[in-house]
Amino acid sequence: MSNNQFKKGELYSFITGKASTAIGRRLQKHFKQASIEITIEQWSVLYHLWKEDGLSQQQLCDATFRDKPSITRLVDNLEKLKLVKRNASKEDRRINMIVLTDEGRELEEKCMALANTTLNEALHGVTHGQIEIAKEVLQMVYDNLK
Amino acid sequence: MSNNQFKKGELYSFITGKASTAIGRRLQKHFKQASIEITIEQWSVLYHLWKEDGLSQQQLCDATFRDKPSITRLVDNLEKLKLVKRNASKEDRRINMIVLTDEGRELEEKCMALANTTLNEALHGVTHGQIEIAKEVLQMVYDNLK
DNA sequence: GACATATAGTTGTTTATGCAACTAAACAAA
DNA sequence: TTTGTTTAGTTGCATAAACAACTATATGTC
Repeated sequence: MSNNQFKKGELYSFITGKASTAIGRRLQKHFKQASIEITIEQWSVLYHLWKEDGLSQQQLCDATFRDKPSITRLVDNLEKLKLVKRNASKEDRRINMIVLTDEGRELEEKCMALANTTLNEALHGVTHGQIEIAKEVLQMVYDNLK
Repeated sequence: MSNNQFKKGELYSFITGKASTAIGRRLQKHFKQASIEITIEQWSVLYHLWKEDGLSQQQLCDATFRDKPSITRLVDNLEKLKLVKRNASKEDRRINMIVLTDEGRELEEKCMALANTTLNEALHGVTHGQIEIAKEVLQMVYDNLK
């Protein structure tokens, strides 16, 4: 029962996610133009800390769909950039609470504005209804595979 | 004029492409289960060679949305695996024609079947109409940013 | 309390990405 | 033919991903 509606080239771009790759690159470009020297991967971690500061590395794994070594190294690099700090938890000494520095907090406004700009560029000419359906489909895809 | 229809968390997953990440990981898993020892990135190059053998590295860059160094190294690794070969072009000595080996050609059927299986898993419960709109939106996003 | 197991995080290895700087061949203009 | 420019591909570097193997702490069970 292999009767999905994808022709060959479409199958390719759906699997490889060329649209989201393009969005990521555009966002990265905007960061660079604004002299914000972080990667989109680092942004994706900061994003969750801006929503809720003081997450553990494990919580960041779950939030960003990465494994533990990936988060270890992203946090390493964010620490080098002095944007976050590892605070050992007092209740459970296994846990590092990742907290934003002042410098990390200061990036939020600019970065989120650039993310919104990027999305508006990406969705130029796409109707509200189309966006709603696309979001729904991508969520279903994610749920089907998780 | 920042009035797109994305709430915070949705913005995140649209930009980071968690759906396509999940599809890629699932396909990789299927390859592994079938003892096909290639990465999805390598698959993405083979995919275009299966459609048309003997592409130049530059053509592979355009087809896979990668820069030249990325293709140089993917071809390096595919050559190590003996799935492709670099043939210097006789008309233009700058160009490497990348051609499939017998072994590389043999992978096509299995890999494409696994790609289709993966997509069917991903799209379980999604209607034809929804898929069409999602494809359209992703194509528009890509066109807007390229 | 002691032992097994689960959880949180780190380190090592291979593969891949993007950017900058580079070499070599082709082409175009004088 | 010489000089400058474009095109194709490679190399070096920093960042990141996935997997396996590891350490340290916490927890559950006898």
